[in-house]
Amino acid sequence: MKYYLTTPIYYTNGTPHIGHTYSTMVADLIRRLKRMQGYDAVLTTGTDEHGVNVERSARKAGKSPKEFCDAMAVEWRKQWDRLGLQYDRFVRTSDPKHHETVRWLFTRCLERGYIYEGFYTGQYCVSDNLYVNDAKPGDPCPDCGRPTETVTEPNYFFRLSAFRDRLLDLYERNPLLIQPETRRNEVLSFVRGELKDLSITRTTIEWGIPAPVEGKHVIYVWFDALIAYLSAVREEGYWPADLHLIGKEIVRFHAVFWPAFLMAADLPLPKRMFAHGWLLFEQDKMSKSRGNIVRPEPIRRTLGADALRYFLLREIVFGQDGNFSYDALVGRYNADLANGLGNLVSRTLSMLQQYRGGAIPATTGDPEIAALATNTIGTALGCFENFDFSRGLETIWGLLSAVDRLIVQRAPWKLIKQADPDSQASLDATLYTAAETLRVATALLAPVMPESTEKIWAQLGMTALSAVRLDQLVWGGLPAGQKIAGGGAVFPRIDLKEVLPKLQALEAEAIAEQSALMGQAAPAAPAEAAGEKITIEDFAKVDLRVGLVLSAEPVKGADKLLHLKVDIGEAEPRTIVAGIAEGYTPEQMKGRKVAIVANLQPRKLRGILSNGMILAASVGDGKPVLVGFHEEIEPGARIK
RNA sequence: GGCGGCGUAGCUCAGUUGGUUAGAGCGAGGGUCUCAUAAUCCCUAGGUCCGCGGUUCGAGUCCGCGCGCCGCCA
Repeated sequence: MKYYLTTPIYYTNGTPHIGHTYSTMVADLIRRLKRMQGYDAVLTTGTDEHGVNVERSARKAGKSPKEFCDAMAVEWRKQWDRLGLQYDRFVRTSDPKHHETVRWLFTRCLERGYIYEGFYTGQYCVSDNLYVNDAKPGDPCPDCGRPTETVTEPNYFFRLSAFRDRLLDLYERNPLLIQPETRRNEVLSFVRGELKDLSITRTTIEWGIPAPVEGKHVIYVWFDALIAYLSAVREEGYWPADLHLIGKEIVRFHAVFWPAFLMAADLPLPKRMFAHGWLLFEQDKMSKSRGNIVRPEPIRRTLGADALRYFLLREIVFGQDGNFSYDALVGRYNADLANGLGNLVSRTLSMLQQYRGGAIPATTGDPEIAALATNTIGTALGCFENFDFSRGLETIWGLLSAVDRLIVQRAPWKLIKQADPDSQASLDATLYTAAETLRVATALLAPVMPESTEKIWAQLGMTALSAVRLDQLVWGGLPAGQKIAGGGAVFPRIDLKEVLPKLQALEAEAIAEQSALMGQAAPAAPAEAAGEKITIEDFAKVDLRVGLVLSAEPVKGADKLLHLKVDIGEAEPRTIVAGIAEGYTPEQMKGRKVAIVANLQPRKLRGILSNGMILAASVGDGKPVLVGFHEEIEPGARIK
């Protein structure tokens, strides 16, 4: 039985961060799971390389788009390999084979009357590769806020409007096609409205797939990219996909456009797609501008890839947004992996070694735990099948903790001192129960934590974990007399205070690497690196001044920003855009004395050049509290 | 503005078709054992289940209104 699944085809405008890693880790997990259930599971990932953004980034890096993408593709593969993420096909949208498939599919749609020629004039967001409906010239993109560009060009259009009923019918017949439910509802309400035809070619770009028509038409990046799922396996019989794993921001492309393209070409449709949520960093959206993008490599090098996998799957309900923080990551690690699973392994192996010479006793184990384990196998696999990973893991930990309880109850360290046969039998049963539970749990966890489970498996004296068939996993498989191998702690406890500086140093390294690849200067390391001391000279570089707010007004389209004019004793008042609107109204700001960083590099915010920064404390809920003065003070006075 | 979702212990969340004293994990406090990674195990949470009104013998669980968050669309 084949099982074909895909990750998104990642846009190569940067290197992988933890969000991309999340998608790919889950895909890797499902691939491993399906293989351990006897499926011929094939995973496609890859890079989406066309479009204006890549063209621009390449130029900035002083490379041709092709050279730039070659380097990027190498980088993406390298990162996945380092993280132990396995895939079967890595498709690049610049591959000739992919080009051929796209042109073939385009032609099929054209011949069947679903692509036609027309003219398009509208607002286009270069950054998102999206047309903005009903926008006027100069309007900002509703997604990213950057200004849209007016485009008029001859285009080929895809007749999306013709598929409304067929799509609704498709959703109706396949309730599990789009998951989770909330995404499905969004899609339904979108399609129930009016579907407009899609412009699917450009004449203004160079870097893309030439459309198989007269003239200089290049195929629109989304039409191109989706087809990568097909072109990766076209001749091999794996299509249609059993599962597209995607992020919630690309649901529409996958749930509406993609099936329509395939129907237009009369090709089989994907069976299921699951949209996961976003990872927030300590409640905030991760973004380049906030500088809070978390990268996987520092985590891998400190806690290991498995710790990250476990955390993401256990802590976050798959499909919902989730919070990422180092605190939570280390907390989970210590509580569940070190104190939980890891400790149970050590105490079990140690007792087997000391009390039974390292051999598995010949017995059957505790019937209650055996029943619970049998139950757990079914429940956990059922949860995994429904992508309910957090609950599946919770169930497995329920079993582990039952064994911890059993051990305390039976107290093997007391039984060993009793010579009577009952005590000895009880000791055997307890040790067997613990070891057999570990065998079962380790097998179930193998897809989730491939590296660590391999170690535990070996410590239990077994081999070939990945060959275990989970669909045949039953209690009692541990052979009597098997010699355990033992070994060191699989999940040593971690002290957040020790690890955090390491993580931050590695973060800085990762950012520098990414910048080098992108051909950009590395951003200055943030001065706030925890606990790091600065010299008085460092501090003297900051020109802090007293400022008097002359005027304040809201910034259109930004609910956190205020546009201020501030007198700091210079000839002209400074223009400063400050993110304090959640804590202060414009009225409250007028006439107020504030502390200003006067020599900060000017920066454009929402189209306004901000020349300086206002100091404010930021507390848990994010509302700013301004630094102020209790005594009279003249604007322009230096603060030091 | 339209549609949809959410608001439960300090934190993250469960709460089935409305039914006895509203639950779990983590954190915190106390205790215990010693096989184990200062781990395990046991005890401890008195929470207006966002607010108000309604249906009902009975509502966190259904209905209406309001407040606050969020998503999709316009």
